[in-house]
Amino acid sequence: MNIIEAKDIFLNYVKKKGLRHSRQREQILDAFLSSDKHITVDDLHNILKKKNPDIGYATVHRNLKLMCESGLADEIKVGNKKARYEQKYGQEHHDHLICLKCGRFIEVRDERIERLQDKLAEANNFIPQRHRLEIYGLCKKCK
Amino acid sequence: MNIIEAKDIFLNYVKKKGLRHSRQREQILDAFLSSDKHITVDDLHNILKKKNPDIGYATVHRNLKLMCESGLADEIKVGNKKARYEQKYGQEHHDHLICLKCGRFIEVRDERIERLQDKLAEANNFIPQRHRLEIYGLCKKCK
DNA sequence: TATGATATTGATATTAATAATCAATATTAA
DNA sequence: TTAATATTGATTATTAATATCAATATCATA
Repeated sequence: MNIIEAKDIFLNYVKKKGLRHSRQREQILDAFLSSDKHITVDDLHNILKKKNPDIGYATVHRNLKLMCESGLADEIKVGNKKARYEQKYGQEHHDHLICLKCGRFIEVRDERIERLQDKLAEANNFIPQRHRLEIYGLCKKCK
Repeated sequence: MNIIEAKDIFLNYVKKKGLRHSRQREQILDAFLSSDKHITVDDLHNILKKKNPDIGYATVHRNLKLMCESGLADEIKVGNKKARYEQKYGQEHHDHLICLKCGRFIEVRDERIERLQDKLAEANNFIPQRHRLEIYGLCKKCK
């Protein structure tokens, strides 16, 4: 994945919507794009505070939402836990194996499942837009 | 599905855990078992208040959680919306098509997807315990 | 470059869902 | 019948997400 390209996508989206550029916006974008997977607003806020102690939680939250809107990020909500965000641009859609013991997210993808899901929707006269498949269990470290 | 049988499962679970029987517990159980699919705590509370105006929200909430524990009910959380509960005992596992416009839940099941999911987990050295597949889009009425 | 319209920020308040608390009461085993 | 304790229902606390708002920053245009 090309970070420059991803940044352009977002900055163009911002401009197209008549929104503005800001120092914080760029810092949050950079930090997110070089972050690990499945990060919470808190995680990202903590990383950012090291470089810019004045940056606010609300600003990080708002900009993560905006990144989701732009197609750059994806939100994952599990139960009543804090939302987590992962990079989406240039990544293929994938599902998650979620370990009930250590909480680890493992990304997986199966073409056949993807195809069968579309067929399943179609068979029910349903137009699928997106889906979410999560398999809960024990990862190899915890089993 | 046999309601008597389902009731027994729950009442035995309650006894086995050293918990007690109560009028409210039984009323909530009965109301849940004769309720429609995908009901919220509020929905069930409102139904129950008609028969017993004194029954409290917290009691309904607690007992729905207990029914989940006993294997009788299943909780469905979508985003930050209110949790919904559906009957699980005697029902086959199924997935959901969720309409983004009208909010309808359509229950679906595909054996091939079920099998492929298990294989996918296995291939990742992961022991699956349960899964959740939700396909979001537009139902036939809304498309 | 200066200006003015307005988007952004950061602190805080609000909302909403869920779960915890607790005194009064109900249940149950002995 | 009694004693131990689980349950109830009203209320409060907790948590995460989002809205609010005054101060400030951005940026198109004069």
